[in-house]
Amino acid sequence: MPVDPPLRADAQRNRARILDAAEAVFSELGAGASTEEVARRAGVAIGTVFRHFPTKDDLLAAIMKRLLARLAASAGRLGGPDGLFEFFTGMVAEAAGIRAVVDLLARGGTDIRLPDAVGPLTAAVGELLGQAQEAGTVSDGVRLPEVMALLVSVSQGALYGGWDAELRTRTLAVVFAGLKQRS
Amino acid sequence: MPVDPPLRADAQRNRARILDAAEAVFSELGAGASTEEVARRAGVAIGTVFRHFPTKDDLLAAIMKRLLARLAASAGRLGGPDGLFEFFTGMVAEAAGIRAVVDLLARGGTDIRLPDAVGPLTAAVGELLGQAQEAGTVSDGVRLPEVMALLVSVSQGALYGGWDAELRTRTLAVVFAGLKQRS
DNA sequence: GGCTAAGCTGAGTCGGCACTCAACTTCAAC
DNA sequence: GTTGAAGTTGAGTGCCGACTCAGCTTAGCC
Repeated sequence: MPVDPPLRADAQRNRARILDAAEAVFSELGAGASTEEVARRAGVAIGTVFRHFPTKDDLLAAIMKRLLARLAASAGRLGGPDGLFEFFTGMVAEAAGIRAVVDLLARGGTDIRLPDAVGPLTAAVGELLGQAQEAGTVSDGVRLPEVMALLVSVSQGALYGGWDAELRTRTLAVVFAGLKQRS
Repeated sequence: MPVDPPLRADAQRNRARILDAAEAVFSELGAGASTEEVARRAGVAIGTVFRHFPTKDDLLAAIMKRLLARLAASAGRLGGPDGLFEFFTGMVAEAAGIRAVVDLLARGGTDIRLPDAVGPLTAAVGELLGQAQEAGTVSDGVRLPEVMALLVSVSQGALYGGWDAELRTRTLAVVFAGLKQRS
């Protein structure tokens, strides 16, 4: 298969700027933010954005991939009996800062091929789950799908519900108790 | 304060049709569906929709109120030690059928004054929570806000995540265990 | 330095949607 | 039945956002 030629230096620079701007814009304003706004924030013309990412979905898919990879990496850095709880807490607390991820993870978004991008995150969380179960802090009856489901649901709830710190703590306390005790 | 005069018979009929159509359309397509589509489904001209509901948000607010009242009523019909769990399970299972509610409950939506409309639902769930705690099926440490938060989050997760019956069951098992055992 | 393909620009096109309004229709009070 | 106010109609308006493209600029190879 043909490999596309390397980008010119200026094009590489612009591509990076666009991705950074898109991440900021979509995280703040959600996936509904306009491409125009991304271009403005990146300091390029709108045509340039579309040269690098032919459709808005392509752009969303690209930043999702980056964001998910980053989340997976931070999950990978944790471990031990409470690693899963720590990751869970962190993701929920920062839900607002990663609005785009939560947004798109939740709804099939704008029809992005997520599975591949989500894979690493799922794998990292699976690792944390395994460790927690080995340590006995999470019941053996719990499996990965429901952990991911809860992770996404609660993050999304926190984001859109604008939960304060106390509500986050209390809600997570219920979820964590459930993970420990599930019959 | 002035009371608006009673509607003419045909206007009443149209108003009801519009509400029914809006409920169907927004439940199927989400809050993003067009007013045009609502008018088509109701069998009236678009101008008629806007005569009854000056803005799209007014229309959304109206059906939200109906839907929430209906949910509150169904919660009111339940009771006993497992009433809360039953209501929870039912709402999550039907999340897809009430897409509009979940949609708008979650995000402040299109800026609708929800508090008033949500009140009755919260009260009904509070009643179920009280009964469950009296019966000992839910820990006394649990309070209403986190129950509502979980209810909304998990419903939304199920809706957008397209959870199958098994995932719903497994996820709810974790939540219910948490409600029982919360330290 | 000269050249050219790669890349950039931004005004413009297109489609979709919330909302308007002048002309027309219908209910209901008498 | 007549009448007028209430209600309906649907083509039209305005706005916004995704996407295009002809003309211009520039990186980078000789």
